[in-house]
Amino acid sequence: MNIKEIAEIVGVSSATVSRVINNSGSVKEETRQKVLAAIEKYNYVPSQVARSLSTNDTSIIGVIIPDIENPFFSGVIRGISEVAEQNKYNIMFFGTNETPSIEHSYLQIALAERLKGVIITPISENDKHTRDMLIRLKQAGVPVVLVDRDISDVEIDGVFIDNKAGAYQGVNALIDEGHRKIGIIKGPSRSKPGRDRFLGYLKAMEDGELMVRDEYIAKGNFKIDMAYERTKELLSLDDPPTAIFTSNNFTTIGCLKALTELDLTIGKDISVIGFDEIQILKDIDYKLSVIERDAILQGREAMNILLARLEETERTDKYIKKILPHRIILRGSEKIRTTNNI
Amino acid sequence: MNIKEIAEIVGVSSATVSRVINNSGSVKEETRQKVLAAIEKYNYVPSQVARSLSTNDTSIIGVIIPDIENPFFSGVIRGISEVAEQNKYNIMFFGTNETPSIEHSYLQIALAERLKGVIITPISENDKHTRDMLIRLKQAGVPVVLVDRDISDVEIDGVFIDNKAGAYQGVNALIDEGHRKIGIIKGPSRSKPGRDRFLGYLKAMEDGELMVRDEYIAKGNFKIDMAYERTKELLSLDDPPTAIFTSNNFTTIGCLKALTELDLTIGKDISVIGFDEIQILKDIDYKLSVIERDAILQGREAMNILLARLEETERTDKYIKKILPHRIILRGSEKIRTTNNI
DNA sequence: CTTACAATTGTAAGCGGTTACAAAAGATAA
DNA sequence: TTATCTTTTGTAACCGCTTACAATTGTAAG
Repeated sequence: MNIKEIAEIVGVSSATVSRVINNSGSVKEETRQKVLAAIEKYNYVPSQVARSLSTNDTSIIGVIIPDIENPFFSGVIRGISEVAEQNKYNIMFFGTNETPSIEHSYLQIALAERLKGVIITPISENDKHTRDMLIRLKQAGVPVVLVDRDISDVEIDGVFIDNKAGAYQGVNALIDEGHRKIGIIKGPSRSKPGRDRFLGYLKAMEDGELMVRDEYIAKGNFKIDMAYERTKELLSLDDPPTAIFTSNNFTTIGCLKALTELDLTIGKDISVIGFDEIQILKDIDYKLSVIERDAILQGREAMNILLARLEETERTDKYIKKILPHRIILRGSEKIRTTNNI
Repeated sequence: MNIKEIAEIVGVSSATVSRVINNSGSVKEETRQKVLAAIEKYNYVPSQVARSLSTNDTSIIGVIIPDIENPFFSGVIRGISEVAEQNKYNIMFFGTNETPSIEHSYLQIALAERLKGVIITPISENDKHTRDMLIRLKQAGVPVVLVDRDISDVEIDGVFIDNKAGAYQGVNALIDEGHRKIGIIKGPSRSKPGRDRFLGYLKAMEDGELMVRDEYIAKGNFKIDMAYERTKELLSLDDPPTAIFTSNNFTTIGCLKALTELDLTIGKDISVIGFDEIQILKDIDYKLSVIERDAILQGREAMNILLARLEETERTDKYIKKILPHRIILRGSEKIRTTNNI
């Protein structure tokens, strides 16, 4: 069933049917009713794809995210989708699984699908291909908003937090507790948050006049398994750290898993502060200190920026890097009670 | 930049350009190269929307899910998106947030967007509007696959688990530990899993020759807050239950939150078995007994069924209700050590 | 050098809508 | 009644691609 068939049935032209569908132009009330009746009767649903082609406009925005299983990102998507729903936009979802080639092909698809806008957490800060594609999108008039991970050398809107400051506060809290041997499970250094959080660690160490020891710096990839292994390695050092800073929620979980296995209690045998709140642990009063931020808000804000871009008539050159708040929540895991280790 | 412009630049017809893009028909190698060069040079990306209109075919499948923040559903989406990616399908994501009217409008959009298929976890088992829309989709040749929640009176493929059996096992494990006063935080009864899990509870109680007490049956909605409140209510009864069965992951969390607040330890002061594994608790060796199932697998299987439907030439009438395995994992929280209560 | 057939390319009609413009029909005022 | 303005409706081009069919060119055999 298409518009022409409906038109024929009612005995009008397709232009008239189009008018009643879109509430545009003027249509006699009687005609309108007849058309609506036919649409209803035949369950006619206008093709959005034909419409898109004709108007050269879609209502679909692309959301490109590394890992939907990470609660932070599902929160972001939740925020995006709330605002999108309220504004009649639909979401095309892409999960890159931290794989650059997949990210690239999704960006290509965004171009091909003529998406209205793109919200992306890019895998890497310096991926040339990704950067080029994002520029092409912008040039094609498709606004792009970064979430959580910034990209260098390019003028793109985004919403982030101050990762360096957050990590600094976390590590600093450990130092305040008297720790001098502080390890870190890093995130991937190709990502801005991974690097910035590490920089925050370094800065805090420096300000605390503590030596940064290479063997205390564990390379991670924001994944549970890797953090688990690295933690075990850190603790099997001859002179292991007394405190560990973990770079994101999954890293924290992997770390806690290892500690649990080694029968070490946080806040007692060893100290831990992690980036990202872990909701369930809070609910069961598991005393983990964290750097917390609002994922849903971050998603909402990203979508709001996108909406603003879509509404602006003339392209403003000023681009927005919005920094959302974070806060440190100390629950005791930054402390330590063993006397022989510190 | 469109196909005609490329054609002009190269000095061929748009048909020829189309042929090289699609690797269809035959094109002289020399021509092909010239066309490819122009495409490359001008960064031409064929419009997927024009293509869709022309071929009357898209590669977009709709995924309609209640709550992306629930790890079970993000797992499902992960599974779907993996298989989709491998098969060159894209995902249009819709989060209903358990709101029927939103679900309805999303189904309408699925129709309008001419989606290739739909995977949905419907909010309710008996929503007439939703059922009608799903039937319309099927009639329009759009395969539909249900995930996790079945719908009554309609022949639609789906992948589920045996909720009743799962709940039965859980409650039964509690009974085996000697519990006679077992409460349940129900899920929403409009949903099949909510009802089935409750039925499993009833059956286990019946088989255990235990009295089902109304005040032990707490209505829930699969949300944390509600479960939290209900748990507190259960425990403030004059004769509170000694064990609680919780109907899904969020329900379990809400329950644990209340227990924590009341300073009750599971496996000691009170017993709990919950539906759904909670990964992080497992990692930190928090002894929670659960009914576990594989969310990613469920997503993969749903997408596989959809793919099969899309590939079948003639419409088979046999529809598939796939039941995936679940298993009970006892970690001690089904036990109780207080002597005065049981 | 034809002829016959295969390979290559072009023409033009869709796909299902929207919309500028023109035409027709009504309404109002003189 | 006529002229004028408004409202309603229709015509047809267009959005950017695909594809059936026709036309052209190339090639090998006769």
